Amino acid sequence: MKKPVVTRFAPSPTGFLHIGSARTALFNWVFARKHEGKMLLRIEDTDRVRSTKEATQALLDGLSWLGLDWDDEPISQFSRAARHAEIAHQLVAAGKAYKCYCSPEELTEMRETARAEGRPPRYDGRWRERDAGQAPPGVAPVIRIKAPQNGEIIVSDLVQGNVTFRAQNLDDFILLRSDGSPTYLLAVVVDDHDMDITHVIRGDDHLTNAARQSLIYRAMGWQEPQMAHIPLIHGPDGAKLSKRHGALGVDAYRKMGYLPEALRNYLARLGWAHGDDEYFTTGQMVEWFELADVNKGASRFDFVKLANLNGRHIREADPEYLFAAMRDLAGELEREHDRKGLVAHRNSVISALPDLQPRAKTVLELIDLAQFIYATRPLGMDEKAAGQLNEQTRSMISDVIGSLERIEDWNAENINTAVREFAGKKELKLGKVAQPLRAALTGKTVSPGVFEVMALLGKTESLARLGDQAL
RNA sequence: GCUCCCUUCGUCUAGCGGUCCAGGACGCCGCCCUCUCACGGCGGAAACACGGGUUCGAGUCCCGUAGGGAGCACCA
Repeated sequence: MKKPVVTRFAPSPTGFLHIGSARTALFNWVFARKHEGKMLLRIEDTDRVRSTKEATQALLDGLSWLGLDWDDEPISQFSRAARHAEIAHQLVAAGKAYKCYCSPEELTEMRETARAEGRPPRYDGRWRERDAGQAPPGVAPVIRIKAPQNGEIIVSDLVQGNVTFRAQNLDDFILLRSDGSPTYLLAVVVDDHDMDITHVIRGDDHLTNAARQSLIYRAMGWQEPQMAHIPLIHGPDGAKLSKRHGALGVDAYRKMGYLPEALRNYLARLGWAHGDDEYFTTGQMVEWFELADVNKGASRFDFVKLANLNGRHIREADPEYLFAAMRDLAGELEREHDRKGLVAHRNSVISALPDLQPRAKTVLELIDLAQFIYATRPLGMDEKAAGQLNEQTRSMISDVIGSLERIEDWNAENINTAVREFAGKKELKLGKVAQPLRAALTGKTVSPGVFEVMALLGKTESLARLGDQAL
């Protein structure tokens, strides 16, 4: 019987869920779901200064919004410090690790001479075989692993393939600091082991750590989990993702009006492909996902493509769902006028949405497009709309009102017929009539079809808005 | 500097030795639809980093060069 898959997402609480971490979380989640396993959450909160309760909560909120749920209770790495230390001491007792009494000054000196001689800066193992009896008085030691001095360490990685490191390039790194706290390398291994993690899926910035961590597994005689180091995301200029390009928290994407399903879709497409499929649901993603199909190279973050994908998800989305997203976003952005307008005209907005959806790439744009519905008379005109209205078009509007008033069954089709008849009689192209009407009805030059707009607004409101601009 | 990884249109990618004068998507350009803007449809420009091998045959395998990235802490 195969062991059930257990993955983990192990972020440090920096105050928000970074977009790159979000993708790592997504891959862990998809993989676990695909194999009907678990995704555990471990908060790497050993840095006590940064690890506030709020920062952790922000992380959980980000995951929840993205729709990535986790199994069991999140584990605090810090809370396991005693267990980490226990393992370090066990390793010393077993002769697989040792105490080192070097002072920070000695280490700095070691690094500097190594660098000067063109060697990699690494610890020279001077306490490796020395007796503890020679320890200088009053110095608290660190515990270092006794790393093999020759041979190869092969990290067999589901994404990167077999990556070989020469043992001589790895030094006796520290497991336990002189204050008794564990280093990251130790903590991760012990936690992953204790949590029964079967697959470690993380950013490839950890690839060299994998070799070091492998040493700890060996020393303990523990079975190593499967490794999968996924490539990082770069900014549009190919450099590391920075604040300037897209290294934002997922909350920032929410505020820009992206849908979580679109973000999942886009993030998955960055470095992973299933043939030529570009647009897919999360269910398909779970069905199709294979670590073997993850690319090795980093990819650049492209907002334009994200927007395109978001537009497609908006087009396919259910109006009720989108309405909720619009209302919530208006609330979050403290756009009270929009929030109230949306809520007050809920039904009109929902029935207008099928006309709005193909025109929007973000939820923000959806809100802007819906504004004409709850705009109050007399409507404000944007610059271009104002340009549509002059003496001539205003008097035309009053003529149109006459034709429209006679419509008994107020629907788009009848309005269409009436306006076309009017244009025909006046020998005007439809556009010459429709554009000024649009301006008067919506205050903008861009909107769904004017007939649909009038049908949506109702006869009374439509005629009143037209009347406001008529001469 | 050292270690490791990467390199197909501007970008994301398909390609797993012949079916590739390299396919899709975004973006861009043109046309169509059309009351505006979108959506949609049709068409177009646009790439195997370079140099050596291996092979009957290389985008696909190997080596080198160049370029890019990541990692080298008593950080995580």
